[in-house]
Amino acid sequence: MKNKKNELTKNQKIVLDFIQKSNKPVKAYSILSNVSKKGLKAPPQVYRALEKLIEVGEVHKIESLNSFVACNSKCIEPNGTIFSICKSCDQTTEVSNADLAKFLSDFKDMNGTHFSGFNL
Amino acid sequence: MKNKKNELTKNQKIVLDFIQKSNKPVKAYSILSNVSKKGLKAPPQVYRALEKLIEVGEVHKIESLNSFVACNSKCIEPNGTIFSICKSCDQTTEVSNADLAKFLSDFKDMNGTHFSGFNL
DNA sequence: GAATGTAGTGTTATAATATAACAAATTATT
DNA sequence: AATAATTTGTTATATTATAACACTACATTC
Repeated sequence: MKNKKNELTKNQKIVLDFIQKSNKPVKAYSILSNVSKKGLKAPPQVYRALEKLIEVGEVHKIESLNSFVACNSKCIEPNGTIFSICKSCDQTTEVSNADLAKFLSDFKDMNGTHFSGFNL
Repeated sequence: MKNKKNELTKNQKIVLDFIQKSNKPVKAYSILSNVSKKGLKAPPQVYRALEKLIEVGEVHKIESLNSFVACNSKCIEPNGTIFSICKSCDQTTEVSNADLAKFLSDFKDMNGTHFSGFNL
């Protein structure tokens, strides 16, 4: 059966808690070494938690940094989120913006075809 | 001294040629195995060529796929390029668009700060 | 409350992606 | 030719991510 309460599990809470406290994108193996004292000792435990946290929208993966950051916009505009990433320190700012969502959903490619199902 | 003719080197040409013929994003180790008959036998040779090709704008890295694709827009709008990526087959469409460039350069974050120096 | 099913967890091993470090060869400049 | 700089070749290793399987905990059904 499904998790009736729709709650995060123990490992998911541990990983999310660490990411949220970090206030910037963190790498999977950095998460691992920082939560090892809480019992997560191998990569799959971290990656499984991350997969779920991304799925439920609590975490974003910053692909260009191979890093993970807590969602701070509640993904109010789930198709209108971009990240501004400092080239020196990798600090990021999440920008969730209705204008961007509208721009992208209105966007057509050279053939006049609308995009759909953005993963931003 | 700098390369007077501003030409690509042998390895860079080999790698670019393969990427262009592929017509879709290709992974570094796939490039490696496909150009090994031309003499490139180790990852650094491919990654060095890729680094240069990206620098001169001939190739883009698709971070979410860990893959590389030839630029097909001549980067006429270097700050207004996005990729539409098929979730089934990973075929991509490069979209270089002045409207997008303008939208992004006009974009302000929650503090009213303009972005700058996009890496898209 | 024992049997069954499922989600979650733990663990080992390994796959896939990328770079450091250094040596040798090539090419350009003096 | 001697020098300097770039490019290439090579080995080893670092970093990021997943496969596979065993075990645990807990809920549901009988």
